[in-house]
Amino acid sequence: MEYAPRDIEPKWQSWWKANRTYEVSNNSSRPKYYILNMFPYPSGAGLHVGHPLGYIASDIVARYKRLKGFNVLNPMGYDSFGLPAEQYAIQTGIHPAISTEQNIRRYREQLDNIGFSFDWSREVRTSDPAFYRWTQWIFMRLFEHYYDLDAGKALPVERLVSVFAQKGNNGVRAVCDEDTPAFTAAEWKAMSAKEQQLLLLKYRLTFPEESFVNWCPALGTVLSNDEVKDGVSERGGYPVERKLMKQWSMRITAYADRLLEGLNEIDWPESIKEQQRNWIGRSQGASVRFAVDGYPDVFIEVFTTRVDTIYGATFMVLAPEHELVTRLTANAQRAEVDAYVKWATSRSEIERMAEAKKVTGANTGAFAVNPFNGAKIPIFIADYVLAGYGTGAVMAVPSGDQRDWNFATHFKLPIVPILDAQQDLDQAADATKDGRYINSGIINGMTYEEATPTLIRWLEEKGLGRGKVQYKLRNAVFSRQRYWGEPVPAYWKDDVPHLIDEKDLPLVLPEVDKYLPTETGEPPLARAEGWKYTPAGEEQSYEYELSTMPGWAGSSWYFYRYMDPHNEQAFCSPEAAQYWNSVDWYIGGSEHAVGHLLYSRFWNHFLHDLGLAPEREFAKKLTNQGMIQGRSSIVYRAKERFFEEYLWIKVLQPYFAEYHPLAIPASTLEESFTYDFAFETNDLVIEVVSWKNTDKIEAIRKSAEADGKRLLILFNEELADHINEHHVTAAKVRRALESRERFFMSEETPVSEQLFVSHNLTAKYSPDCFSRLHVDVSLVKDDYLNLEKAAKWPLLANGSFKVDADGHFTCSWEVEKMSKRFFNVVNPDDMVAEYGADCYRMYEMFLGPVEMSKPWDTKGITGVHGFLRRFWGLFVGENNAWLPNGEAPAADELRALHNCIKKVTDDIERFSMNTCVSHFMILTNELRALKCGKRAILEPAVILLAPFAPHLAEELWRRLGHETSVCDAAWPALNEEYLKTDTITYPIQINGKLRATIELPAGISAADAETAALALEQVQKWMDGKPARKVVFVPGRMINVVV
RNA sequence: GCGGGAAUGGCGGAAUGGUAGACGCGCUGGUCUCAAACACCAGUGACUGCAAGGUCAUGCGAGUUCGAGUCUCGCUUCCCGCACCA
Repeated sequence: MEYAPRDIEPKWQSWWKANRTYEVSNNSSRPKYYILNMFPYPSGAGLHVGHPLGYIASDIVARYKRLKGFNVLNPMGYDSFGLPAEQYAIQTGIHPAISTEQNIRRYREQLDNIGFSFDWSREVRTSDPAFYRWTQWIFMRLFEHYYDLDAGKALPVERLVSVFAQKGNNGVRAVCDEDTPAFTAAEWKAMSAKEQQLLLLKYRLTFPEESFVNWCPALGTVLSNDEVKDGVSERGGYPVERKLMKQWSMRITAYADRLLEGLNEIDWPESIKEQQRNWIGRSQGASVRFAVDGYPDVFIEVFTTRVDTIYGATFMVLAPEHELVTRLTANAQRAEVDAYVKWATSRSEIERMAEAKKVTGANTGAFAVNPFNGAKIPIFIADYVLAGYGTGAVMAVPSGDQRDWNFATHFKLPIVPILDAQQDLDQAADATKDGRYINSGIINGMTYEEATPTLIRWLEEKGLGRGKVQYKLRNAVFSRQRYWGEPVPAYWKDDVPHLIDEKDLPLVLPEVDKYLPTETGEPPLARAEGWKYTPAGEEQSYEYELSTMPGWAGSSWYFYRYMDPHNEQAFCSPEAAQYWNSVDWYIGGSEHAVGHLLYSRFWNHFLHDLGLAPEREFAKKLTNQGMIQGRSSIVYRAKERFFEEYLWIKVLQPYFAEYHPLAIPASTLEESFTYDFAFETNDLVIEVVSWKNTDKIEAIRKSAEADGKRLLILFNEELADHINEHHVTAAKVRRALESRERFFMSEETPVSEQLFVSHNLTAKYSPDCFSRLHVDVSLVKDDYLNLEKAAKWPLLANGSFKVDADGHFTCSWEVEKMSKRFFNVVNPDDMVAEYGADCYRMYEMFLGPVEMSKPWDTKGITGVHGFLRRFWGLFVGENNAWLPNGEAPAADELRALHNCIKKVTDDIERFSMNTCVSHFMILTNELRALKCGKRAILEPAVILLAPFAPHLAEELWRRLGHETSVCDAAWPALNEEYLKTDTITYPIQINGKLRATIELPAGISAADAETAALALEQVQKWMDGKPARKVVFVPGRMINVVV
């Protein structure tokens, strides 16, 4: 019987389901292993072949670990809150819960097709109230905690309240807002309850604050920076503006140092760690207060990472938005400064980026005083200084900073060297820290290492500055003015936010009539009628917080819910959390490098502080799967310019016979690379010209008139339009020939059919001749367009096709993101239907390393399919004969098997699935060559293959007579003894170049190997009579003779 | 500008300092077939040679080493992320 995946696969899929093969228990004597994929957002487009790449690789690891004796948690769920469902709801009125449910059902069908070992009894959905009650619960805990710097962890706000009552906030080392005032216990007690609450908000780990956000009026919502691309919303491309709104914020900055340190203890890709480090952006430096000449009460604080360069500061630059700009500007400079501020603030981010190299700025006319030497330095404003980073003011050191150097050069400001190692300061800044200081007062002659602490000590003694750590990391805005997200479990009473009672969780998303913001700009939840909270013991009801949580809320902790998915008492029981501990291996795309992966770490650190998460870091190991890109097919549509060839043959050639041309194009038309050409008879000139070439037309007209000839101008754009109706053109040419006048073919341009040209024919024409059109990849096979199918495809339907000499129509191709709009989406269902799930799984692995991005290309799939058939053929012969027999295996058969065991085991551990597939191919080829039908070899081979091709393995395993699933077999043990051979073929190098090989006994000594090697005639020849200076013998590897 | 990664036949890729190109695709030849497809067998980096063989080959240039695709330094190109971060 032939290998028939279509029969085998559905059979075992339903068996696994019926027998709950993939359900996993929290009680097991086996060691645990938790492997996790980033859960998908269930989009309406369904899965494409790129999505399952990581799922397949991790499924292989999960199945392998299970065979190795682990209790494996391999769950899957859905990140099911999100903007697309909401947008769809706005368009259609369909509740997002309904469309999301449909999308999930489709995802599930597609996933089930592929034969994953997910434990679906643990499925989670972030939009399920039973799930998001715990997202809300964690939010409440964040609200109730602050970050205590002495304890180095989050502590309850109640503790803070009692400390304040005892001694005020003096001496309290806690992370809080920059503008938190100092107060005594007495002052605290004198505050009203509301004042106290407002003050505590400055400490809470989540809190509402007025902040600038990316407000998108068209979507009626706030977007994250990630969601804004080039000044417009990523989705929909609507304009985005900066707007001050009251937003919930997460005090992630409290954890900046811990998030940085934690990176050292996890096995994550260096690129991700580096991105997180950059995102957190810790820089150590100093803050320095500069006095302002003539303003005794004004100080400008700057942050610098190079305080050692302070004697080289020859000017100061403020951000245009800096609060002191108006006050400090001298009257003489007022007009210039105002103009610059106005100009700078009106510029968009894009413009600022595009003109990054251009130096702009304005002089305020004021002077700052360098605290070290009293030097008066001019104060400028410039938009290269950002208001949002540091203090919005910098001391400019042109000798050490290139941007300052550019500015100084442009405005002719002095450039003072400060280190003797600085070079070529007339060419560029030199940021070196080498050498010794010059022109630098108290640090003259010192090195960098000595100078910095000296300066900071001086500043701290004088109270003019201090050592300071600055982060790029901002607190994370947590509110979204959207419907389809978790409601925030808080209500507003007297302008102060309060948490709802825990027993009222989950706070369920209310029904609304429309999913849009209200006319007054309030979030969609404002539409919910009677949606108010009545606290226990109160008569009055209060308005809930109307914004919802962002997409990353649910995904920041979901990995705990899989551990204990049905628990109604806790987000995860302590026992379950203790047992599963943390994710052993996390797999997903690198696009989440600083979003999801940073927020999850933050929440996990917080949950760890509360004793709810066993580990500080939630995922020990992370691997990024590459993106599978689409391979788009493209056809060329003739446009604007015309084929001379076509014009010649179909239209003009017939007239040449009658009109005896005097001049024809210099080159033969087929070879022509130009588009304008002409021919001339006794009394007629025909010119074919480009559309806009008016100068040329005028010149032709004049010369034709001078010669007394009639002129026919043909615009090749119009000819292109007439390409399939050449009789129209021909009629015009005839009319022109019969007429006595100049003739422009310009009136009536009927919309015509289009001409598509085989890619192979396009090479000799300029790309301008064509527009490129994406066509559906399902119409194309091996780059040949299926013309029958194409004729039915809307965008090609009325076209005519110019094919190659062999009758094929070739398409060109391009690697692009897999996307509906490129018509390059390949659906896994189609692959599974054609080749089977096992083949699809293995082929996707065989494409290349999982981590690498690569275009989807099915060219090689027949190789994998052939392999599976041959593997099957080792077991099932002609007429369904069962081949495995009980004979004892021979040494070479055992060697082949154990070689495969060794390599596959190693390669799964290092996630090298593509080489695993080739090891299986090698084993199969070897066993076929040996005509091996021995059960002792074939049965372990089935187990090895089971993680990759579970259906095929299950079928063969049962045919071998087993009652239980191959999933519960034991991974074959490697016996190194079988790998040993009696002799080894050694390569012999002379001076590192391969010159000969020699067969030597396996256990040979270095001396014997050397003797044997030197005795070889080939070796002697290459040594050319010279003595061997040295012989390197690497046992089992090679021999190198150095002469 | 900063950070990360990559570069190997016609193609995807293999090689964790030790015979570069495993495995697969494609291609060429052969067997089978009336024929095609499938299947099977053999060959397949380039140059050179009747052959044995030789020479050259892992983006470019140096270096370390008995030995470098692999390590180090310097370049080039491409991809990803961040981007005027003081």
